[in-house]
Amino acid sequence: MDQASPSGDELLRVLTAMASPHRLRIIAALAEGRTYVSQLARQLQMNRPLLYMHLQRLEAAGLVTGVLETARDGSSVKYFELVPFALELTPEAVIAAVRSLGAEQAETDGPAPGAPETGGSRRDTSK
Amino acid sequence: MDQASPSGDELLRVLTAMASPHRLRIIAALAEGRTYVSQLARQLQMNRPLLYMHLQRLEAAGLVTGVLETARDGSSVKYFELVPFALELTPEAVIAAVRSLGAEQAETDGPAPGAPETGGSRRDTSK
DNA sequence: CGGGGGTGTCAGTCTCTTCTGACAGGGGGT
DNA sequence: ACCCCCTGTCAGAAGAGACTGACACCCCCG
Repeated sequence: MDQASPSGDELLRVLTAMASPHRLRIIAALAEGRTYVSQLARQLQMNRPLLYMHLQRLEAAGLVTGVLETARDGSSVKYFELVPFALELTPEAVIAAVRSLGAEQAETDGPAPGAPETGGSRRDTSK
Repeated sequence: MDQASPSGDELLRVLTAMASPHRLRIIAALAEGRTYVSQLARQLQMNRPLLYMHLQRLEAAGLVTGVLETARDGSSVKYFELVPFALELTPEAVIAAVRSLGAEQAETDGPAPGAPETGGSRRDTSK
């Protein structure tokens, strides 16, 4: 179910999601089986609200899924589970991703007609 | 040249390096051929010092390399080149990486005897 | 000699993320 | 009743990162 070539924004979301030691640890912990929030908080020794935030970020990136299971005894427990993923990080993948990156995109090689000075190397032409 | 299984910190550095739209764009631009800083700054329409910072980050992650080439006419131009990379992002890779992550690491499943309360959910036990 | 292009670096903002403590609840055992 | 374990959310402090303008210097061409 993994997307072979995610959109630029998609890839970016996944990357920012993984770019954190805490979140990597969460993924690793979750890879060994599903757990619920408080339990995981104890395992990783981190604040629950904090863990919550990280989990949401991971979920937004589609790396984990959380379901609120209401046990037969009525107590609610939110179990988180790892979504198996496998994406290959290569220059080609990046190129493809950049193509569909949010908002405007700079040309690879263009004169950029109306574009003003980009560099800051001018001594003081205008001033 | 690609390391099959980078250390935790290594992977983390690469991930944080890629987790930026600007840096992705830089990689994409650099994938089409080497360029020097000012040139690239014009292409991507960004400030040179800013681009510089991003390039350094990418270089620190080992994704690009920069060489200061002194042309025959004496002018110095710093060319940046993309280092071909290919790393697979999977739960297993993350597990392996977390194992060798900097500093302390939380156990996957331990009672943590002397560990105090982690969550902040207590109503007001102490107060 | 005055542009014009290039590199390198710095101090300062400014915005986003991370992190904490506290609060709101829901439900169950003793 | 009290105590325990769980979820969900929030305001605000603290920190890291992104970004800017200006400055230092180099060399060549007219």
